Amino acid sequence: MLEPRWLSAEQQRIWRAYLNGVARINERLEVGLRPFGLDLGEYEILVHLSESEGHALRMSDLAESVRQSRSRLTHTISRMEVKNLVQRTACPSDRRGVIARLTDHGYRLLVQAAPAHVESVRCAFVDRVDPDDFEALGRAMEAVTRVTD
Amino acid sequence: MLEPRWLSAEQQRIWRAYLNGVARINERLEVGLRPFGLDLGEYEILVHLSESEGHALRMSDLAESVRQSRSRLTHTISRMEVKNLVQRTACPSDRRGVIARLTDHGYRLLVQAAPAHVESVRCAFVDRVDPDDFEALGRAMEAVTRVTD
DNA sequence: CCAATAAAGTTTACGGTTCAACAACTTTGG
DNA sequence: CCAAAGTTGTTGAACCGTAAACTTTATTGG
Repeated sequence: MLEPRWLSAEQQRIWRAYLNGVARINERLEVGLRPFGLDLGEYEILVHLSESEGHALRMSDLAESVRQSRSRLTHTISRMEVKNLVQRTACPSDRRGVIARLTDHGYRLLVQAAPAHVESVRCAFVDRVDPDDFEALGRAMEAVTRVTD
Repeated sequence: MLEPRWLSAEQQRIWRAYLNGVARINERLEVGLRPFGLDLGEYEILVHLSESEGHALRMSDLAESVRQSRSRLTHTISRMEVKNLVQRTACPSDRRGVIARLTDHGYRLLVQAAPAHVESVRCAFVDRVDPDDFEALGRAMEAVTRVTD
């Protein structure tokens, strides 16, 4: 068994600041979306659909782009279908596939919620942080996401 | 209604990198703790108890330090009590209070899990990021957490 | 001193997420 | 061409978190 490589005091401080910060940001964004009857997961689904051709995506592509499991997406989309935000269609090219499409109502809700949400993002995060630090954070997170598995 | 202050393309890129990065980090940490039968929430409870006098804390203090609602903490601690990681005692100075204390078994599990967890934190996050960017990220997250409500 | 208010913790019900199993279809390679 | 393996999406059950109501005890201010 190798000797554990502990974090330095400084690294630990930053790690804990990260945990606290992420929690705070999330909390504020959820609160900001509540008046629209949405949570962050649903909001992201609306965004990714709205940015796709025909406001539609295959379930598995959508699942990947919003980082939800296929199962979770199935449940979430079912609920959103009940709320008439989204509609399911068979995929023409692959008979296993299902396509989720934004309804007009879903699109209008997104258009309505987006300004408030962006304001939340600014006010909880972007506007609080020094621009240089914000850019560094971006580089850091890109490094985290970069595939090196 | 004020004109919405949209994010610049650059800000949006960073914001999305942040969302992806946080998700990845979380995922990897959860996977790393699974072999010990713990999730991140339980792990943090163990850590905060282990750093307190007598390996014990009042429920409400613990709730605040791990950023869980009192209700959630009640549920989590109940489960951990069943697993014999933690024990509940009445608070001597305030009869409303309840004190959660680490059991020997809970402490030993933490000691056992900690090296693997720290390794996860390094390998999912710290070691992937340029040290200057990591420090900047710390400043950013401290700014996010700073009370300015 | 006491009534009103606040704080601590739990409980319950509900809703969302996870996990494993499954059905339907597609791809692969022998 | 076809059997085996892989993908896609769903299902149902178990599990976990949330929110509101509630109990018990402290605190406050009139």
